[in-house]
Amino acid sequence: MTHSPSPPELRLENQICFAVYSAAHAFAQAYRPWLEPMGLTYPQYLVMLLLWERDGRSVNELAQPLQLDSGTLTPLLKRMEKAGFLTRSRDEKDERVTRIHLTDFGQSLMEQARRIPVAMLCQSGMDLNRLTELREQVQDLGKSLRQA
Amino acid sequence: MTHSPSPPELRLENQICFAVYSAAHAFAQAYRPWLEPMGLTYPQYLVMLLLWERDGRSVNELAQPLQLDSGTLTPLLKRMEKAGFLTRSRDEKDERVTRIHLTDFGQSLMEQARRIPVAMLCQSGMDLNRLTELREQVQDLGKSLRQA
DNA sequence: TGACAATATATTGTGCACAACTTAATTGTT
DNA sequence: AACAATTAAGTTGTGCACAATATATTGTCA
Repeated sequence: MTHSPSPPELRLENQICFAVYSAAHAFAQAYRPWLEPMGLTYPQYLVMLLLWERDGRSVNELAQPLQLDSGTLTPLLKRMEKAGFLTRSRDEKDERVTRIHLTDFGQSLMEQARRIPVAMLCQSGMDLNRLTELREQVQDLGKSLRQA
Repeated sequence: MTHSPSPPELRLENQICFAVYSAAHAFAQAYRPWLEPMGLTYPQYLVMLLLWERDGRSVNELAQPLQLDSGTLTPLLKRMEKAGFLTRSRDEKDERVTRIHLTDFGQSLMEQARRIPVAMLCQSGMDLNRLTELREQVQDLGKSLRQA
């Protein structure tokens, strides 16, 4: 007897999960040339985006929008502190929380980062409207998966 | 002087890269309840999909469709070998290549896996047509990013 | 007030992901 | 045949990602 051939719904190229997984890695690679000169990794860049928008967040106020836990963030933030992007200090009102503040250096990187979005838009090979629509659909998809 | 506020194109919620990154993690989490009973992680499941479709692949014939390198695959395949899903053996014609073959156990898991795609379709909250179209757009996006 | 639950972060251990490098086998050229 | 170039895997080191657990602070309520 021979093996049953794998059905189409089990083929790698038909998996939306893999398309998303693979695109996520492609993004991280595509960002690399812009982030490496700044000394940032891709997840660290995501943290910087949040801090540029609002500084002095707690670990939780980073964890929630990023959908990450302290097990991931704590060592990441320690590396970023060591690299001089930010400082970690105890909140005076509530000694449980750690507050994250950008250093002047970390703050100053925003100017360089401003050029990245346009560059990535070009590399995406899509126009802004299509990309925005795609983003919304992917956000919806993520939301559905998370709450199920 | 005060800090310049971060421009909209640098906000986390407007990044398509983050939407994709976040959805990828959400997928891995959503697959967990189905994969854990089989003893598979999500990346291991991707390898199984390829082997169910065609057994006896070389490491490279896994690496290419997955867009992974041997630095990732070799230890992953060793773990899968240890767990009894597959075997790793030298190709007799070309002693450089390692051939990966499913064990009977590994082959047999396909029956359980057959139920996964429908379950995930439900969790996605989208119909098949919309999901297929979305997959194609995400695949295109990944392709653009990789070649630029 | 004094136990106890809740909250916030940190720690530990495992498994990806990838750059950079190494090792070994094959191919191509002369 | 000799040997450089190529190819295929494997190794090493760093940085995520997350489950499970630990620690410490704050809130609650009997």
